[in-house]
This record gives sequence, C-alpha cells and structure tokens, in this order.
Amino acid sequence: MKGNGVERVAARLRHRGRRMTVQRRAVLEALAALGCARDAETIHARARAAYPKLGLVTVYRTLEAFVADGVAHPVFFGDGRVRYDLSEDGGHHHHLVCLSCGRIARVDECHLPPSRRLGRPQGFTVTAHRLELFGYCPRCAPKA
Amino acid sequence: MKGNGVERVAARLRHRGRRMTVQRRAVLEALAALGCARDAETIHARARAAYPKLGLVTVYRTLEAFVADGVAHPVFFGDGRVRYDLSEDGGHHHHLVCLSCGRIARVDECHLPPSRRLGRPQGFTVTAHRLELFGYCPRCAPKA
DNA sequence: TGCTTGTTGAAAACGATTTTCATTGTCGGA
DNA sequence: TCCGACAATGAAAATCGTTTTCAACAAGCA
Repeated sequence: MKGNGVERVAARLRHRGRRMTVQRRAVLEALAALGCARDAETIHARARAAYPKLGLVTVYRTLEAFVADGVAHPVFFGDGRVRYDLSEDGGHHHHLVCLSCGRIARVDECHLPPSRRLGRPQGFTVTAHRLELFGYCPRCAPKA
Repeated sequence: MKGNGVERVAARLRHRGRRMTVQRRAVLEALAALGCARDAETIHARARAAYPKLGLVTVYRTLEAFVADGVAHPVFFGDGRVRYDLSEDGGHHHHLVCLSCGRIARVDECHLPPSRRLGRPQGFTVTAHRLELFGYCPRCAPKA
C-alpha cells in the first residue's frame, strides 16, 4: 500500500466483496496512529476514541479482514498475543523489542540473503520470513 | 548442551534445586526422539509411550522448567501454539515451515549479521533473535 | 530411614481469540 | 432515490492452548 488512505483501503476491500464501515475506518485510523505492532486490545481502545460503540469482537474481525486483504500484517513476539502492522508498499519490516520495557522499534532494512538462497539446502522455496530482534533499548540498556 | 544425555540434563536441573523424575525423563526422551519444533500435545502423546500416566499439565510444567534451565527453547510459528526444541551447544537454529503440509526443517546456518550491528541504528543492544522461514517443501513445491 | 520440598495429576481457572445469532447498514442495481 | 441482498455488527457464549489450585506423592540430602 502506498499511503494508507481510507479510500485506498476501501477500494481494496470492495474489490473482494467487503464493505467499508465506520468501524473499519476507526480501526484503520487507530492502526495508523498507533504505529507498529499493536495488539487488538490496544487498537480497540484507540479506535473507540473515534467510535465509542466499537466492540472488541469487531476489531478482531476487522483485523482478520485487513490481513486477508493485505492491508495489515500479523506480528508475533511469542507472548501469546497477536500484534498488527499496517502494510506498506516497498516491503516488510522487522522489529526490535526491548525485553525490559517492552518498547518496540521498527527495523526497515532486512539483512537477510535473498529468499531463494535461504531454503536451497533443504530444497524449500521460501516465500516469506519473520524476524524479530530482542534486546534492550537505549533507555534500558545496561550502561557498559 | 553437548549431547542431551539424561544425566547431563539431570545435573543441570539439580543445579537449580530441581529434581529429575520419571515424567521429566519421558518428556526429555520424547523431545529428543521427535526432532525439532513440536508442540506440547505432540510431546505429550509421544512421552506417554514411555510413561502412560503422564499428564498434559506435567508436560507443560516440565517444558517450562526445561526452558528456564536452558535445556529447551520455545519456538513460535504464529499459529497460537508454542513449540519446543531441545537446546544444543554451538548455538541456535532456525526453521523452514512448509505452508502446504506443515513440514518443518532445521536451518543450522544463521545468515544474519552479528547482533551488535542489528540494533545499532536504533541504539538497541540485541541479545537474541528469532527467524522463521515460510514457503514450500520439495514435495509441495509448485513445480516451476 | 526420615524429612523437607519440589513434583504430580485432576479439575478448575484463565486469557486471547472465535463463533453464534439476531439485528443493522452498505452499496450495487432498478 | 429507493430497494434488497448479504456483509458486518454487538453481546454472549464457546474454543483452545496454557496456567493455577490443591491435596497426595516422591526425589534426594541428612
């Protein structure tokens, strides 16, 4: 997605027989405002600012639709809850997670070799990957 | 761990005030026999071959202890269940997951730059990372 | 052997996510 | 512009993996 204008997303949804509703607009805006890797609960809280009646279930359903339509991506840190990123054109990005305060930072460069090399030894055709980095942010870093 | 002999693991557990029990032995053997990235349910089923009375709860508790003591590592594929790998000396490994049949293969080489470079732009101190590759295994690969 | 404490199993509790179902609202077409 | 088909919604209940509770048990040191 190049620019995640509501119109652009609406068009993408409509293309699949889906509809753009006030609720989805609110979730989309929350997603854009919150930055990357937020969980459903957080997104729900934020989206309620725009549409107070919004239910958490609808947030889950909306995120599911967004993921299916390529509007958002799920992210997993292994703490038992799914986070979501708004998709952006020009590819994926990864995350740095602070093990102390939980802060999350984006990593735009991907230092991995091209997909086709990654699975070659095992004969796999790699189509996607997921990389998360864990450590300590500047604020929490053990001052050496 | 160099060689995951029961004795070696027992020693490591005892070192932390833990005890080696029949149940833990069964889980350890199941873990070794099953290969990498298996979920608790699968490990439970396998371990029951050695100790039929084994409860699923005990498997969870044992895996938790193994992870805390560095005997095993948790792995997340994002399908809402945790998988476990026996730890091995000489470092971590990653996985190739077949999106069609679910087959899992190990990737021993890590093509990532050294940790200290990865978080530098954001000022993070990276201490660990997690990389999973998704795609299609030789059997499921779309023959080009 | 005896005792201290970690461990176990079954049942119940949990928390995130999904489903059910009746109601509401979007949007393509008349 | 109005209509109607059908996607979307909200609340409550259901799922599902995992964790906690609690009384009975057993590993390993004295």
